[in-house]
Amino acid sequence: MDNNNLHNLRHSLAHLLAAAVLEIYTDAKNTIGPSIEDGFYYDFDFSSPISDKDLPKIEKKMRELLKTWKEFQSEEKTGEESKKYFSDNPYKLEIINEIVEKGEKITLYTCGNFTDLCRGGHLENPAKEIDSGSFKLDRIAGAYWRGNEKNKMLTRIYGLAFETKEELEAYIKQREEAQKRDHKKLGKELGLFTISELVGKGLPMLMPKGNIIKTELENFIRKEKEKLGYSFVTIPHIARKELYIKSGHMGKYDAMMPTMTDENGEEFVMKAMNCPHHFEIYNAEPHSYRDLPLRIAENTTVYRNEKSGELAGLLRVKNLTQDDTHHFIRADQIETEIEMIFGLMQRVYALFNFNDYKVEISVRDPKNKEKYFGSDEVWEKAEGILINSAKKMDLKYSVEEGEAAFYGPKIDIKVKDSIGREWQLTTVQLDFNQPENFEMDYTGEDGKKHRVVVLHVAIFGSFERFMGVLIEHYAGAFPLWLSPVQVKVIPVRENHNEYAKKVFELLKENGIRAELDDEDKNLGGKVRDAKNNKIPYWVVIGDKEIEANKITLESRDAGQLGQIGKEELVTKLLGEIRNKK
RNA sequence: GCCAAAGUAGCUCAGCUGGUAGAGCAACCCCUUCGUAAGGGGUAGGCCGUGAGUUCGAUUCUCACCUUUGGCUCCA
Repeated sequence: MDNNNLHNLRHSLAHLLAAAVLEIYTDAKNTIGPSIEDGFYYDFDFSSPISDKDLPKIEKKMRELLKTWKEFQSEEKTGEESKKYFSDNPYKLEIINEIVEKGEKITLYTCGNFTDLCRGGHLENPAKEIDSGSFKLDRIAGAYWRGNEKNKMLTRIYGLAFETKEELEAYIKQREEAQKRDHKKLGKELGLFTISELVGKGLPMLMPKGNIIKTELENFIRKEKEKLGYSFVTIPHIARKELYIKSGHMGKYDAMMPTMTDENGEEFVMKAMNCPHHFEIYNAEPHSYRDLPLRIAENTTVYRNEKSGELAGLLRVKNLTQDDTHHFIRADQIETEIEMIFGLMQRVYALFNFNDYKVEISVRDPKNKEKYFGSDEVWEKAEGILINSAKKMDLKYSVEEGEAAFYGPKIDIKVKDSIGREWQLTTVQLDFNQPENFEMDYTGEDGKKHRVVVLHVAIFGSFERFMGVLIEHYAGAFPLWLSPVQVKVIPVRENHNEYAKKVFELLKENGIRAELDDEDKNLGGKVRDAKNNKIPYWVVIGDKEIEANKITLESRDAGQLGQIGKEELVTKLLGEIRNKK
């Protein structure tokens, strides 16, 4: 069965779902129901709410009806005829009107006793072609009519569907496996972060082990950026509201920025972005063309009010620490600067073995130009530059209309989490407009003032989000250099504790993150703890090791490595840490 | 924000149709001194998410709120 057939199978099941629902809930209104990545869904307007407890009975009805679904028949109808047919279904009427407006054909598809407005794409004989064990109603969710939150909320029923029962079962199993690497679950098990109800939702706190990972990431990206000539700064986390009025953020993102008023009635805003502060740093002194590119960087936290229903562990939060940079450059430096940034990005991704990411170039929505600052000419030029750079670097990319920032187009990198949701990491935004708002100039070779061009760049995006993605990417088994505990020292019996402690202290002195497990437990239990905590190395110390004045080294990934000397151990670990193994 | 589900010990969970709660792991104490994924025994640990209501009596039923999880792009 090819992709098209799988699509037809899923789409046919969407019809079957609608038929089953309408049989059981006679006053429900069916709206739309496409096939999706792992199955299908259908949106309904129910007169009274249903819950996932109702799914089994709907599923049963589907299997019952399936036996009678022997043929899909299509019929072309006029607008009037079809409106008459769907006269009590306002959703279908709305769709029919749109089709009429576009001047397209209207077709009705019938199978069994169920007829639906549809453009086609079904199996010829569902009863024969669908294995009744190969689909399963999965979950229920709210979904706005046409995805617009101003519209009525409908009830969406999701189903999973594959060609065979075996494929369905394999998919469900794989999904369960993926959920085991959920960063929220692992974050708790490994003691990386916590969210307190009292502190507030969407405000995760990093515990000591999680903070080690964040610190390592921060140090790493700082060093990489310093090598490329970035200058690091520190800015306050609040600012007068006027700053954000000048930048244009206030008025567009008011709801997103927490505000406070001081005793004199002056309004302050918690920063939801760092650009205006960095612009004021740029403007604090005059610049020559010789100074450019000037790259201002900071790992700093921003605060954003998110819709409460959208918060998710570390991936979507109210406080996020960005590896933010602003590049102040001349117009003739744009392309080389972007190439440099992508070079950095690719080195970083390679280090983490991130091979599976998507590049999206976000441009203006051509139908809603008034949402953006700046002239058509500037926008077209900026968008063209980004697309050219992507082409030049041989990146596979897609163009997303309407996803640009209000001040300019951008390139975003997205990765998937363990259950397939996409999250933005790196962002590169080209900005010709904020330099105007903030009158950011440099003196050119000609002695005259020129406007700078600004690039807003974050490689990791947010450290919290990047950590969340990394936890799932590694399933909690971090490479040595990122591991909160790099090596565990395990004495076999109590009378080996003293020697073990010496080894432990030697490791600490050398800056290696070690733990000593001198508890009254048997060796099996201690090894089990080390493995459960996904610690990359542990050393075992017993009579044999003390006699040889060595240690036995074992690795999470490579198993038994045999006896080696203490100094040799330190040299080996330090070498691997330095090489970011 | 909206739709749905969930919230019982630090963690994972049990608790039938209302009679104020139990297990395993973790913690602590004692015994054990052990060579690669749990040695044995004991102790302590709970406002059953919060607040109201029904009831002689609520972890259990009703309502509200809080928090968590999944969904709200994929167009008949």
